[in-house]
Order: sequence, then structure tokens, then C-alpha cells
Amino acid sequence: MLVIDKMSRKPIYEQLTEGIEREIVTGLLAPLSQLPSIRELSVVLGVNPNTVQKALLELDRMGIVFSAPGRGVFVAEDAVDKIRRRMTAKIESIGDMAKELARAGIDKQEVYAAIERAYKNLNS
Amino acid sequence: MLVIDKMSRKPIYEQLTEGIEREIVTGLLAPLSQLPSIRELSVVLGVNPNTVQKALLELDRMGIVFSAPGRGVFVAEDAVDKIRRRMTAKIESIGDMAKELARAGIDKQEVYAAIERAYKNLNS
DNA sequence: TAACTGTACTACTACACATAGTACAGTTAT
DNA sequence: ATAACTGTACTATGTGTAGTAGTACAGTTA
Repeated sequence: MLVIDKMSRKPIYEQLTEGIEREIVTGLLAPLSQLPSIRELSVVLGVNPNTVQKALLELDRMGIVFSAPGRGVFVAEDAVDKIRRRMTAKIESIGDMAKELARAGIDKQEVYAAIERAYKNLNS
Repeated sequence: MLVIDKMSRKPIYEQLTEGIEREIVTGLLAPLSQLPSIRELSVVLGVNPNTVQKALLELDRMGIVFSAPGRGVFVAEDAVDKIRRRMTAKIESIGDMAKELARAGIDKQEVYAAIERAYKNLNS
């Protein structure tokens, strides 16, 4: 399930967008399926409704979800594709971090090992 | 040289610590060598002296530099080792990001390619 | 002594994040 | 029609972090 860490330096609304994206991409939230209401999510997650709204507004702008006023918020049909496309952009930032490590003289194999672990152990 | 991006979402003092660490690790700043004074750095980089002080205080706490009141700030003798050790911790966060990509169904090869590019092209 | 160094404050501004509460309009089932 | 839900849109408030500005003090060095 979606878990929020209020102590994280990452904003709650960002944890929300990423969490929801993860649920979509893993199939937990199917395309065209309805999300829990903003008010319900806020209660379950223990965060303010406005914060949930902000996250959903962001996902709406990105075309990941669409909202039908009075009915609810739904997963876009092509949500998975869109998420994947945005994820590809994140690869660049991994490259940036790797560059930093490279400059620090960290062995490439150590980085590869970390990637390998990530792809093998997707739990936790 | 060290460049500060005031528009970045990353705090200036953090850009400073990372930038100075990079100069140390690349050999631009040798162990036991003296850094420019806080006031000089603040003028050259166009940031407030307090911000520079905050960055140097952080580096001091980590044992990367040491300050001699009245004389200046100097690179610690074992600074490179200490930076390398801390860098190793960063590998974990790369793993976290990779895990996110893995869950999104991004091919492992794409990530490897990015790492490879990073280690080949250390400029820019 | 003069000119530098780091250090340590206080005060202030700006901004992002989050919360709280209210109100309004659309939708749906009874 | 009504009740109970939905999203949306506000205003107001609190809080923490980042950054700037200015001042003062003590140690070091030429």
C-alpha cells in the first residue's frame, strides 16, 4: 500500500504522485479505474485533503489521471505509457549521480552491483 | 571552477559543499592546502558570507576541512578518503532510483547505458 | 598597529509545504 | 426532490528552511 513519510525531506504531495504512479505502473491501479476520493485518501493516509488535491492536480496536468467533477478521479487509459516516458528522463539523473561517483574515483563495478541488486530485489 | 546556480532547488550551501568536495577529490584542492577566505569566496561566487560559512561549517563537521581561527580554512589530510566513504553511501540512493525504474518496467540496459556514458564522458 | 582570518550573533525577508475551514457546483442513488 | 457523495476553489494560518544584511569579537600575521 501507499505509505507517507511525514519526516521525509521529500514533500508529501510528491510522495503521493510517485506512490500513485507506482501503483499504476505495477498494475495495482488499472487504467480507467477509479481512485479513492480525495477526502477518503486524506483520511486513510493521514494528510490534508488539500495536499491530496495538489498531488492529483499534478497527475492530472501530466495526463496520468483525469478528473470528472462530481464523479471522481480515474486512471488515464495511456497512463502507463506516459509514466514510462517520464521515467526515461530519470535515467539521466542517475547518470548525473554516477558521474559524481566516477569523479570521486568510485569503482564502476560498485555502481553496477547496486543496480543489479535493485533489479533483482524489487521488494522493500 | 565552482559554479552556483541560484535557481536550483538544491540549496546554495549544499551546492557549495558538493562543489568543494569535487575540487578536493579531483585534486584541484590538495590536502592541507588553504581555501580562499569566506569573505573572498562570498564575493567571487556572489553569495552571502553566512551561506559560505554554513557550507564550510558542514564540511568541518564531516572532517573534510578544518578551520584555524584567524588563519583560514584548510583541506584535511584524509579528506579524499572521507569523501570516498561518504560517496559510497550515495550508491544506495542510485539503487533506490534504479528500483523505481525497474518497477516501471524500464529495461536494465538503458540504465547501464547511462552509467556507461557517465563513466566515459566525465566532462560537462 | 593594521589588515587580514574565522566565529557568532541578531534581525529580517522570502518561499514552500502543510493544515484548517468554508463554500460551491456537478453526479448519483434513493 | 433530496441526501450523500464527488471535485474545485478559495482564504487564512502556522512552520520550517534558505538566504541576506549587518555587526561585533577574538585570533593571526606581516
